[in-house]
Amino acid sequence: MSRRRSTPFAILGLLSLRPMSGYDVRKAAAESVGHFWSESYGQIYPALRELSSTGLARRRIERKAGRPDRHVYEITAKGSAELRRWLAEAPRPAPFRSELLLKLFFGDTATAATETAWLEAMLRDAVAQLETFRGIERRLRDENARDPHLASWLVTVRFGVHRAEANQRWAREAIELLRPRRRSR
Amino acid sequence: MSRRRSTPFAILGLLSLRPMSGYDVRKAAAESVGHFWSESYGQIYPALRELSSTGLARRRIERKAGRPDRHVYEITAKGSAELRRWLAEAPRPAPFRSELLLKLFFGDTATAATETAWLEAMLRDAVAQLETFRGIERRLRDENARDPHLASWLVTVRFGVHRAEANQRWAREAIELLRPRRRSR
DNA sequence: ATGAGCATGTAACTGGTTACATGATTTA
DNA sequence: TAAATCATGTAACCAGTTACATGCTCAT
Repeated sequence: MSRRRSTPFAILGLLSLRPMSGYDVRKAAAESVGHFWSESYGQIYPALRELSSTGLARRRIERKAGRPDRHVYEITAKGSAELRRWLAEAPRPAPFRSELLLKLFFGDTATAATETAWLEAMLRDAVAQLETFRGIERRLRDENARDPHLASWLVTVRFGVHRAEANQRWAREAIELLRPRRRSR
Repeated sequence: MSRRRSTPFAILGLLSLRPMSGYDVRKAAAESVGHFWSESYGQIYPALRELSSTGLARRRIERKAGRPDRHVYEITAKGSAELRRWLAEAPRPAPFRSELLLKLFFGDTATAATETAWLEAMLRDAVAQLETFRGIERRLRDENARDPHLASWLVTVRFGVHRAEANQRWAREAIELLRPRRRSR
């Protein structure tokens, strides 16, 4: 069986939280889970069809006058079972590829100024992100204090926190390393 | 002009260090740069052709009796200019997608044991990586003390160090968070 | 009036990996 | 003698994004 494609399962996971339309999935994949996962419509709609044609989800159509129908998908018992099976499989490691590092690697004193500007932007970004994640963490601890999902959710936010901190430290250090130093004549 | 595809430039960057064959590129992209960039043969060979057909690199064939020809590519002046131009363009941000986080997010107390095993593996991994990066850093500082590329190279290794440290901290914390705690009855 | 949000979906493209074909030489 | 390394390359596949088509409603 060993599936490779994770998209349908990612969506199934979202459906396990609550029934959703393709549009909702898109939003969820751009907000909560969006910090470490994303899906585009080109993936979502075909995947939802697939899910319902294999019986892992069922579709219900909500009609409201004067606006487009909502195709709401709900996870089935079979779907939950498949999701659990998938969750138990070891995750494939995320291939890491950074154009920024690549460019820094090939850079030299001539390009240092431009690079420093990128790093400064990145630093600002990391600072903002850190704040966001800390905010999410606080809300989670307050509002979901006794939710059985709390630990799982905290784990993922904490990842964001550590990553943002690391990026911040690194950016500062990198800016320092690239600072032009007068050379001994 | 604004190119999107970075592969040919990544290769051009490698050629700027020294002339290489496709085979060499593969190795470089699995060693030094391999920590933040990778290329497969299916990308490399066509890209090298493209590079030489557009005059950014030139090919020379090395023959040695009893073994396959080496097609060695060397960057041209035009190639260096193009590379510099590309290096000055802002890098596209790397989309981040983690199946691990996704699975952790959808997990619960029932899956915590399996997840902890993954996190422990990850922790071991991060520890090993940290050692590797620190090793590279040391060698770099020793052997390339006065190389004009030193700063650029250090910057990228330091990224690895900070990332590995963050992963380590996070993994420990996550294991702790997932530890089953007896609930008040 | 303009644009954002709601809501469906698809076709074309892109960037990439995997698996294969081929075959000699060196090392364990 | 088996396996790794050297060395070229391609065809098939895969996962994913982008851009488009369509059209109503609500807030500014």
